[in-house]
Amino acid sequence: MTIRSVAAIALAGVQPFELGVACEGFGVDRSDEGGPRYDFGVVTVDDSPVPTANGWTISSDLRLDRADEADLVIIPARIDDSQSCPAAVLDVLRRAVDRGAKVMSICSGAFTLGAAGLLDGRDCTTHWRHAAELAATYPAARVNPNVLYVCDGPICTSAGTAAGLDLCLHLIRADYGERVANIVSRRMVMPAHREGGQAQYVAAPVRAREAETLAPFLDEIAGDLETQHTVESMAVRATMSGRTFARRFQAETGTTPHAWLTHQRVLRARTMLESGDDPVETVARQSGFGSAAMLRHHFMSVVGTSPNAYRRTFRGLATRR
DNA sequence: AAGCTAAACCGCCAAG
DNA sequence: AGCTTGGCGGTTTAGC
Repeated sequence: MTIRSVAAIALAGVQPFELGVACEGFGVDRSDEGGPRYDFGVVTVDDSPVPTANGWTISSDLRLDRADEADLVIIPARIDDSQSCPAAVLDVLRRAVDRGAKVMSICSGAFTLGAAGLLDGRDCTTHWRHAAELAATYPAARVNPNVLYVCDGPICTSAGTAAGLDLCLHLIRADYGERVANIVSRRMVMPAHREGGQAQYVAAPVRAREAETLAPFLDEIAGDLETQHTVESMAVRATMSGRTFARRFQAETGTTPHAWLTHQRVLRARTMLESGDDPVETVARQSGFGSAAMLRHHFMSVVGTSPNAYRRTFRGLATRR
C-alpha cells in the first residue's frame, strides 16, 4: 500500500530533532520538483501543550483520531522513553498494524513500539546506546544494534537521530522509486544513499580536510558504473593499496567496498527501470553488472522483486497518479 | 542447482 | 610512542 497520509505523535518530552525528522521527511511539499506530497500532521494526546525535551512546548490542533487514519504512524524519541506511554497511544499503534498501516520509530521511540507489543518476534533497532536496554526490556524482540534502520513487515525502526532520515527516504523510495527519493534527498542536502544494513558506527564520518575523504571519489565511481569496477581497480584509481583502501572505506562508510558497489549498481538499475525502456540486458551493462543474470540476482535480494516486475509495477503506479 | 575458481574480506604484523 | 600503511595468508563470499 502506498503511503499517502502520515501522522507523527508528539508525546511529552519529545525530542525536537527526531520530531523534525518526521516533519522534514513527510511534512514538506516537494511536488513542485516532482517529489511526493503527503497529508502530514503532528498529533498530540490531548489539548494541553506538549513539553519538549528542551523545555519549550509545542501544540497542535490534531489528536490521535488523526493517527488512526494515517497510512504511517511515526513515534519520535522522547527524553525518557522507558517511561510509560499513554495507553491510548499504544492502542493507536496496535490498531494501525491491524488495519494494514505502517508504524515507524526514530531512535529510542522503539521503546514505545515495544510497549505496544509490536516488536515481539520482529527484527528492529534503536540507537546503539539503548540497544541493550531495549533487548532486555523486550526479550522477544530481535534487536540489531548495528544497522541504520530495519523494516520487518509493517514495523520500521531506525537508529539514532539522523538514521531516521535514512528510513524516511527508504519508505519514500519503496513507494515512489529511486528517482523521487533522490529528489527528496537532494532537497534535504543529504549525503548519498545509505542502505539500512549499514553500520551505526562510522569511525571517521568527517575528516579534517575534504581532500582526505573518500566521498568525492565515491561520487565519481557512482557516476561511472558502466566501467565495470572491481575493488582492486577502485583502489588503484584512488591511488591506494588494496588493504588501505578497504580499511579507509570501512572506517568512513561502515560498509565494504564491494557491498557498496553492488548497492550502487542496484540503485542505478532502479532509476533506469523507472524511466527508461532499455532491455534488462542493457540496464545490467550500464549499471555495471556483468550480466542480466547478475542484475536479477542482486536486484531480487535488495529490492525483493525482479527487474521486469519492478518496472511494471512502477509504471502502473506512475500512470495511476 | 551445484560446484569450481577468483575475488573479497579480515586479522595479524612488520615497516615507515 | 602512537598511528598509518600495506603485504601476507586463511577464510568467506561472489561470479560463472
